[in-house]
Amino acid sequence: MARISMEDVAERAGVSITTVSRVLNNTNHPVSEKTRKKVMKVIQELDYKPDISAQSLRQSFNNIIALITRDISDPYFGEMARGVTETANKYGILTFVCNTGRNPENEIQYHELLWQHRVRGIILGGGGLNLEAYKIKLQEQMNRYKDNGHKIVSLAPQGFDMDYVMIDNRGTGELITDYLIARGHTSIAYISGPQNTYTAFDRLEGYKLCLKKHNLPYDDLMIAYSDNSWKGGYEAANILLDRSIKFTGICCGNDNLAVGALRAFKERGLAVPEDVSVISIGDLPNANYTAPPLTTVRVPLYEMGAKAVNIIMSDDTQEYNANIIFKTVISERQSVSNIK
Amino acid sequence: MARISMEDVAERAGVSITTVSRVLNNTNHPVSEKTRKKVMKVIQELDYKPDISAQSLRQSFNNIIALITRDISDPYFGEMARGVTETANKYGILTFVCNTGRNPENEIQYHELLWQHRVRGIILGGGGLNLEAYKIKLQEQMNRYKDNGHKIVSLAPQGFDMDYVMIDNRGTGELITDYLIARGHTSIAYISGPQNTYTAFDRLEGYKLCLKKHNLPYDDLMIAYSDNSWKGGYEAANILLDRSIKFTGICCGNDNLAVGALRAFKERGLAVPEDVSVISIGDLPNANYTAPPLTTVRVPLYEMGAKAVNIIMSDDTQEYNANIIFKTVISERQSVSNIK
DNA sequence: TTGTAGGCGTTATCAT
DNA sequence: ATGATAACGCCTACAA
Repeated sequence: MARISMEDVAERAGVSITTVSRVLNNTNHPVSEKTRKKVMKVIQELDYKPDISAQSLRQSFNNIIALITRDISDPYFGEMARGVTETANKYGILTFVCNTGRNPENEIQYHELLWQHRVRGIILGGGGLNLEAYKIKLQEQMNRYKDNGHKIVSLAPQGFDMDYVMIDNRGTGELITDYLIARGHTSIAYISGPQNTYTAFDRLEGYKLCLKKHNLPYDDLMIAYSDNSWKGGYEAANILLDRSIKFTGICCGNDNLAVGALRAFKERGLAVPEDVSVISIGDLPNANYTAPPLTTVRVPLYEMGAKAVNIIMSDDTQEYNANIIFKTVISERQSVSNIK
Repeated sequence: MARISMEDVAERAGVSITTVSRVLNNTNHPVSEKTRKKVMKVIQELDYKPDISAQSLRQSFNNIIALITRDISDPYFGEMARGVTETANKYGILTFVCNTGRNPENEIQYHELLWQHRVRGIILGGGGLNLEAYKIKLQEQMNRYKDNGHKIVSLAPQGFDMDYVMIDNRGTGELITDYLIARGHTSIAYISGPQNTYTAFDRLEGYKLCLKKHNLPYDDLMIAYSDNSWKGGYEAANILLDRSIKFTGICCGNDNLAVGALRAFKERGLAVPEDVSVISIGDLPNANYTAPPLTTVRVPLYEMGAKAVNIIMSDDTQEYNANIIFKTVISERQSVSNIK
């Protein structure tokens, strides 16, 4: 059962390949109903499917999009990937998932490869890194894509101007801080992701802003930095607990950090939310299954991924150029208490 | 900055495109050191990269592999995807992640698309479904691929003969049951994934076998079925607790189910492991961050994914035909107690 | 050691 | 309404 081409179809239907192409692509060019039916029938019989390599060689774009993730085993990117791949599938297009393992060099390399593949569009899953050399190189790549009509959409701030579908990270940092303050907390610690990522930076900025707004003192000792992992959250929480500070509430830059912190608190004999309230950002599916269930901000990762695909597939330049911010809302569960 | 082709390179270097191709692909065909250097230099200057669509049209395979997952937001598939994509990247090839959302029709559709893309190999991430129509269709696709020299590797049992990299699911089901029995448990419940998936079926078989081996009675009421989600585990645990049965230990077909069960037990005021011991299969990264940390079997998903890619990329037919079983080992943590 | 030419499977332009 | 033909960019006999 070898591969069959248009030629096979044409031959069997007794028409030219041109005609086959025409019925297949539903072009304006007129084709008699009779031949159309005949060709369709043969296509069915032979189970013919056009070869995509040939198509994209001829046209100059592909029916492929790419999603760049930092760690696809992290449910954060997983949820995003689900939104992207499932939406792409609706358009009949396939998705390259490019996992960088948080290595900027890998990311640049991926862009070279994607360029070679002439992918139709690229979705940047992770937030930008504030490293000058990396940013310059990345921007170069972005421009090359754009100049050739490929579309790029980011799902997190990159530190330079481009099209995006995001949440308001700073605003969300404010939101969670405000939530604790509104419940009587005045000593609030913070576990942040890496400060060279814009996402983590912006969220922490929101926290700082919120304290200032409420005339609460800001203290560097109340902040611990880590990567975005469970382990990182666990370690950061321990660092905070080892410092000579007191806090009744803690904001975590994302759910993973909160999960790690939860374990640290438990080990130290601190009850959540009785002794310390925990709030974070993410609302990943398992936030419902921590002990206690986590109060956290829902980030519509699936919808963001889906939207990015829609933008890439849309011919509407206006929509493309629109920068989109998704609203965030707190999912109230049981990790925050009211103190009086 | 338009796309540049071999022709551009050839022209600028003052040679034919054949020569360019030869230096690029390092063929046996002799090329003088001088021209080689000259061509290389121009390639650098122009930053030329071969067009992959053209390459794969000419050759009859691609530098693309595909991974079929059921739910990419589930860390189980996430970890697998990480192994696959990162290993693929080492070979300089890209990975389509095809998420079926557990819909068999989607899976079949994906195979059509992958066929059109002439992907070099396909990795079946999820276990087979025991549905006759689906199995027949799938096998048809598999044969088409094979007949055309594409490679297919499965990471879970499919219910028919094919190349695979797996764990021994039945053996692992036995392993966890044995573990509880060895610690004095004689009333052991079981939460299983869907019975029409071979993976879940085999694991449960292992449990049954193990009971028989130890002359322990088997009781249908001790089994609850669900999907493989947190929610499913939560619900299944509640169902078991509502029945008129007693158990001191419970085996969960996978980590997600265990996480859900943990929450159900907590809500019902049952302490783990004091009142009920929990063991499962998976050892996903967050098994360390449940309360209490989960005793569970490590399934080397990353390594399995990596191995599958190596097999696909290998020219060694022998290795290809070898069916590979990875060993599983229990990660002992704190969710199982010894009862006397 | 280098180059010429044909073809991979499409689509699009131009005739008929 | 239909068809011949030239690309798209690359690889590879076959010639020179």
